Amino acid sequence: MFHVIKTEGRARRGELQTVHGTVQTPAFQNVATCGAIKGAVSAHDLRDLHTQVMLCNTYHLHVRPGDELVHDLGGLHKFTGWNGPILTDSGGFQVFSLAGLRKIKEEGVTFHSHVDGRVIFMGPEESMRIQSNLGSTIAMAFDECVKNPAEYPYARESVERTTRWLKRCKDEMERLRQLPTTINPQQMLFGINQGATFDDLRMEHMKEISELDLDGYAIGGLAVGEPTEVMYHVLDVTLPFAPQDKIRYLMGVGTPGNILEGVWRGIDLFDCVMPSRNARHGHLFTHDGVLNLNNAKYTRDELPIDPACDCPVCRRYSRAYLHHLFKAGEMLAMRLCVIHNLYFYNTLMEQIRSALDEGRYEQFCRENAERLDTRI
RNA sequence: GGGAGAGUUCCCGAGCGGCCAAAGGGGGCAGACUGUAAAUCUGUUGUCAACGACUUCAGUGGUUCGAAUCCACUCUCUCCCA
Repeated sequence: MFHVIKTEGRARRGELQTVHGTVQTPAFQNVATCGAIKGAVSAHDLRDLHTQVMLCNTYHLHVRPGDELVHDLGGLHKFTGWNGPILTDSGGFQVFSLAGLRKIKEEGVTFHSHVDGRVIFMGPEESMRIQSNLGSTIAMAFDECVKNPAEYPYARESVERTTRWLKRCKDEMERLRQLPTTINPQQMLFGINQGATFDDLRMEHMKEISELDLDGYAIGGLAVGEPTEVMYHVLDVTLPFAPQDKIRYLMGVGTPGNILEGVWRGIDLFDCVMPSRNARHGHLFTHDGVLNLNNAKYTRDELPIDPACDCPVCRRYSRAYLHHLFKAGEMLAMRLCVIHNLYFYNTLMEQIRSALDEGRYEQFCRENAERLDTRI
């Protein structure tokens, strides 16, 4: 299902074959938590934005409209109109981000819905059943994402629980794939490495889950407040213990610079809300760095967002116009900026793949990693 | 012509003797955002040689230790009756 085409140092150029199409890696998934990219960008828009994978969230879709409804309507692909690969996140991150509204036990987690406050229980089996109902291409294991810096004893306890949960996820997924009513009998399952910023926990955990022969391996619990150098260090110590022949996914990351550095350390897959969320707030990514279109200095700027970009927005609209749309509160401002940022991320991945294909990734990374994250 | 009411910092709008450079909105300026409780959140918004000083609450003059707040007159606006 996954194979590495070429390597440069630890960086990998690869391909992931799925029932919904082949993903060229390194790849960036576009986040559509509730089944839609926030900012009024539709599934058919994504085809023009070089999107490869859409990411949706188990917890959010379970709360609304309900995974059984989605199942009855034919699954997430039919429901959203996106027929490419879809990865569903397990809801594990919500255990972390909805802290205060939750209670964690061995069986699973009790949440309060952020929508209507009702009590929701989710454990490994529930998460797998929901993701099976959604019929995504790739399901993520139900994990516990621990906040940094965590107390060591708690981090260890949490990692051990995450491993036990992973085994339960695997068993349940195997059972669900056999059911006659299942939408995607070839649904893949990725495990998630945890361990906060403790080298020994990270390494031990990765070794342990590597033996489970999963379809892919994710690194979770990073970019949650720790310094960037710490995140890179965790990748450096953890990835050597991940299977070489399986795809590796760095969850929730990140800035363009983070992605370049992640690829350099051996990551194949990313996702992040940053391009879409920041776009809605007027922050745009360009080949020269990051700019804030709300700034007064763009009032009369006739250049496109990024003169080096050929996205549908940069081909047609000026910074001055988009600045005006933001000031006027027009929703078109968000839509156009989300389109640009996603296109920027997706085509950045294409540039990364080309650099790997041509054996010049190290240079590409060195020239761009810092500059792309700099404010202009 | 007679009667009633109102004029506050960029705008709207609180304040009605000291804790007022003046609540709260809006607007402006800037910042944050990393498996999305996020079209959100935060800071700032009279001037200056700036832990202090100075000029502001229509204008002028007064009362008071002290006035955006009280009094007198002037100007402007709104409403009602002729």
